[in-house]
Amino acid sequence: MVSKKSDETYCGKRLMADFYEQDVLTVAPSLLGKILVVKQPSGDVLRYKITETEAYRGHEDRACHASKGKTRRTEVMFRRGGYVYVYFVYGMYWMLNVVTGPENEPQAALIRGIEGYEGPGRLTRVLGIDGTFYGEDLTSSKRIWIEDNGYKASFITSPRIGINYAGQPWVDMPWRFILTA
DNA sequence: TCATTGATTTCA
DNA sequence: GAAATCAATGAT
Repeated sequence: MVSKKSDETYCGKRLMADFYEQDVLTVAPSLLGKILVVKQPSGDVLRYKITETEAYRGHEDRACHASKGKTRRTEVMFRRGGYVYVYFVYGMYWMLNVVTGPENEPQAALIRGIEGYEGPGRLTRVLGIDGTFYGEDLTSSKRIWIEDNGYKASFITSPRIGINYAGQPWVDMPWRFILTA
């Protein structure tokens, strides 16, 4: 056993590229129960269990920002899974997404809730996540990553929130995943 | 239910 | 340039 302790994580397994490169409809529900780890500028390390996610899937999904093509804002979604996609909405809130799937397959899982802080805008505020996290690599970043603690999650699904503009059939796709136990 | 808030996108 | 849009929250 290695007892060396540094700022690297050693308790729990950091999720690597092979996890994120799966389809978003596999990754999004799999993220439930995983531990989101964010290191603060102060040096504190915050750990929260992920409780709610949503899947945004590729150019066909009209609710996905990348469905209209690659722009500076959505560019990171076209990379391989494992990068962080952060964007700003309603003039106040940062949204935290995890890019999934292979390269040139724009997909992302929106982290909608963590234990104790339900709501995508609330969790980023608590964790101190802002635009500087755009493009961070979850497989190598020193300040944000996700760990697997072996927890087996059960969950329910429902339609996604706040995407009525996307129209059918996307409005009713049950691509929101909520941890139940 | 409505005010807040500003980057992105769309229309000229 | 200007106007409309928006994966939200919290106060009323």
